[in-house]
Amino acid sequence: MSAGWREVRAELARRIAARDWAPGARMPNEDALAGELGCARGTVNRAMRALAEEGIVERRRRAGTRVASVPVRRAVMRIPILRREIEAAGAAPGYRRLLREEAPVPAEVAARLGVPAGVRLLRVDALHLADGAPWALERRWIDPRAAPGAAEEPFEAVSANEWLVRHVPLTRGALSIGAEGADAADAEALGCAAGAPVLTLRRTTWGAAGAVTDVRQVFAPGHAMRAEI
Amino acid sequence: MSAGWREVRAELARRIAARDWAPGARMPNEDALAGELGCARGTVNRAMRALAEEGIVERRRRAGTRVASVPVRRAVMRIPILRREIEAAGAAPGYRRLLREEAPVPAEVAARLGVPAGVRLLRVDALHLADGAPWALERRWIDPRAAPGAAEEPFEAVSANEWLVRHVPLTRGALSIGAEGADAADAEALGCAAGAPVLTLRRTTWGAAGAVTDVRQVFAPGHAMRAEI
DNA sequence: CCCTGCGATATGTGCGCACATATTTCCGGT
DNA sequence: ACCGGAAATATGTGCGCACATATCGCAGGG
Repeated sequence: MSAGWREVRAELARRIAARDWAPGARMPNEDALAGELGCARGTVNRAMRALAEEGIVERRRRAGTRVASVPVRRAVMRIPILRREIEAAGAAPGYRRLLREEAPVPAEVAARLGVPAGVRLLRVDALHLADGAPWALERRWIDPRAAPGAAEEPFEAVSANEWLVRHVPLTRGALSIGAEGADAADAEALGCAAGAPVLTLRRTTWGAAGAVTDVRQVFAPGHAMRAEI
Repeated sequence: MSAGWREVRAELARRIAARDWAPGARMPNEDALAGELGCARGTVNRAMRALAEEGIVERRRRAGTRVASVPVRRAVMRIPILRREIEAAGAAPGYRRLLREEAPVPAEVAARLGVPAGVRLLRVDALHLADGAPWALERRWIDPRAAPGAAEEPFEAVSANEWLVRHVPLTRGALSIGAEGADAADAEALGCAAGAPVLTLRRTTWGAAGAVTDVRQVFAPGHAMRAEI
């Protein structure tokens, strides 16, 4: 009868799909299901936890497990460093640092990083290339106080992202993906028309010592991000 | 000494951050860590599994566990039905079905759905509104053979997505996010200028009986998708 | 020298038990 | 009727054991 938590999960998912338990309804408890399915409670627990992670059911102690009334699909998006992404696309990655300077942060970036506006941080602009063609332009601000060693790093050979990921333990990040018209600098770097619709990704990353970096990446026109559900 | 898998996970994450084990290096096996940390192997297993899900370590049977040499950040993006997303933004959701017809699928969509080009499927266009203002336009194709009941549903009151999520067990999905210039239909529906940069989301969803639906959602200019890492 | 098969090893998973923890429910006191 | 606390209950988690499974590496045969 029993045969692994994946099978239990599949059976429970099947019953939910078949409306054996209506959305919002409470499911039998772990003991009951274990008895019925002929496996240990731990196995049912594992299966239920998996369903909960997928957003198919909602669990609360003592309150039991309910079928989610409106399942929220969670898409997992892999965000590799750009070099890897370019390699994965079958192209030869290239990297060109365009700018490295210490400058006062704009208010908008300061707000995201949680530092006083106008404080002087490290700014690194760079272009990522695929087979020599522009792939993405990034404008990055780094707080050297939260990224020890960054102040001495030229970021000429390795991209800032790659350097940070290897040298600074990062704990948390927030990102937002939007569509913008390429501004003059974007257009020149990416070799497209000004105003062309481009995918932009803004990411702020924190380490143990607070916000480490804020970056705006602009991808060449036509680029799309993919994910699986 | 022992105190839960979360603590074990935190301790392992700390050591990785501190470079106790270099990126790419092999970590001690579960038995050894369990002995050292004074807990059961199962607890170490749980902690390691969590780290693996986060992309911090890579695990393979027999080969052991290694610190990821280039940690791949996985962003988990919640993709609620649009109505929920609009509610979460603090606006009153609205929905207007624009079109419902049976028509031959374009080749591009047919390819994604894995059906012969030109087969007649159900097409549903709709506009989602937030406080009465256009939020997103969706153009959807539904294969009624994989979505029993869809052929009889008018999709006038409930959005196709919401209906599908409630009535068809969906197993798998693929999505891609890009930036495009609004075409004439987009511009009219969203009330923006033609050519304005808009975020577009294409999603194909499969159920047990094959591809169920393919949708292109175009968001009003300025919209951004957010995620946490 | 190469190829194959077998054993060793690390992770994957199940089981039964126990206790922890969060909530709900209910009962008794005011 | 209201309120507070105790009891019941469902999930969360740990432990120790066992066996399953994948795969690395070595030994032996061709």
